[in-house]
Amino acid sequence: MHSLVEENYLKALFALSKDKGSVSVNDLSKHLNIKMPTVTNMMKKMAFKKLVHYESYKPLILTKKGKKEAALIIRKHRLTEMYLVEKMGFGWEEVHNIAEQIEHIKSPKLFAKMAELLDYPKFDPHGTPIPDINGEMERKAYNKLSECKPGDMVKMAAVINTTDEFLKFLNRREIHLGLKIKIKSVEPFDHTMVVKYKNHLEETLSNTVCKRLLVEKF
Amino acid sequence: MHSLVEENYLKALFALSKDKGSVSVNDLSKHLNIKMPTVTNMMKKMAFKKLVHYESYKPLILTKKGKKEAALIIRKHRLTEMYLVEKMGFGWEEVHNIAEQIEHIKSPKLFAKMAELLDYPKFDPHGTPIPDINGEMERKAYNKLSECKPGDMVKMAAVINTTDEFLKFLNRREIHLGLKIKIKSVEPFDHTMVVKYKNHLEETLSNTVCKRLLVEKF
DNA sequence: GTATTAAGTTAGTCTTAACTAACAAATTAC
DNA sequence: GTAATTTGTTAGTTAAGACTAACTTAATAC
Repeated sequence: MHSLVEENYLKALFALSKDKGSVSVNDLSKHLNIKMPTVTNMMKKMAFKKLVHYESYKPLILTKKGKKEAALIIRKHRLTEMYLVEKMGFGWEEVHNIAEQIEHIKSPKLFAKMAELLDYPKFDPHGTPIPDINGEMERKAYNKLSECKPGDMVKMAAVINTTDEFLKFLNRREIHLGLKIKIKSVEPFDHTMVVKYKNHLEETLSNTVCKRLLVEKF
Repeated sequence: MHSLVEENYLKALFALSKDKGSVSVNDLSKHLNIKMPTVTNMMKKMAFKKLVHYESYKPLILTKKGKKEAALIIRKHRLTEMYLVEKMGFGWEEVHNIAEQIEHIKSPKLFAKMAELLDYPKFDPHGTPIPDINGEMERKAYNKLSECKPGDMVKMAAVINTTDEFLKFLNRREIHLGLKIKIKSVEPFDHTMVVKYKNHLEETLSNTVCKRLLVEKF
């Protein structure tokens, strides 16, 4: 099996390569807060283990094996978050750090049990898909709230680029998954949106915020 | 905070010093499967951190601080075991390895929540006491089954020196915590006991087994 | 009470995963 | 298209935590 450290590199590679498919040593270094030479060394080691394709001065690309292993760690992370929220009563914003640790636990049974108790969920409490036991994940076509038009009725489906700060912001405004939101108007100048939901009849959300909220139209 | 490795040394020291109050380098070395020179080195490091009293060629004794920190790790271990059994439906014999890993998770909140959901238990599923948040534990005066007399009615309260093998042995005979047992007779020669419980009307238990079963008389 | 054995220590090595300093390649700037 | 900047690599160091080999102290044997 892989060390906790390797698992973190895998996870970071997976997360960073979501868009471009590849990652630079520099990106990875910044994301993990680890200096570049260390990252280079680690990439060589992980290339030897066939987890990543590595060539000097070329972008880093996860191998199929690496991608699968990363997905399985992410599966453990998201199942844990889900379990903590649904079964233990934790708040949305408290679970990340705990899951960050529990994701490294070696016990297929533990995570199988969580999945079972949660009824084999396909999405975590942040609305992000949970990879299945084979590392495959379902992907629903979500829209960014920022791309919706006035008059649209949408349902909160996921949050991207989450930070503690951001989750607290959402909590303060009582914005949570599943929430139905109506778009009242969009300011053409800075794309600020005025929306309505529950007992918030006129809430203003900056474009920065709207770009981070994924919604389902209906 | 302490490293995972130090935590394991603390736990081992605590466990081994239960009877004598002190532990030899050799005992610790065997128990952890780590060679003696490594243990010596680690003891010096931990002495510097005021976790253990160390002097060359003298037995190892946990400091008050060391004892407390060990108890807190054991608290996390036992709460986890209890949680896995009671809330997730794991079997008695499956939980040790998982708890061995989860006990190192840094999240007071997680364990506080487990304790809350379990209604602040004082004993774990093996019947052993769970230290409280200050590292103190309740100790009930249990008797070894081997010390009971024919005619005694007892209730299974704890198991000591548990191993996988032993737990499986108990499972096979349907011996579990809370079980009421009546002692029918004791063989004076080798102290083998014949006992009765549930639908086992005449089960024979060796002295080796009886010495490992703690019971409450009633 | 010396000899033998067991337990403990010292010194030096290894691996993992981090670091800095210095250099090399690639990119961007103009 | 060369200079400056950014990115990446090489080489060498460090700390933690393991190891072996060799030596010393303590315990036990008779």
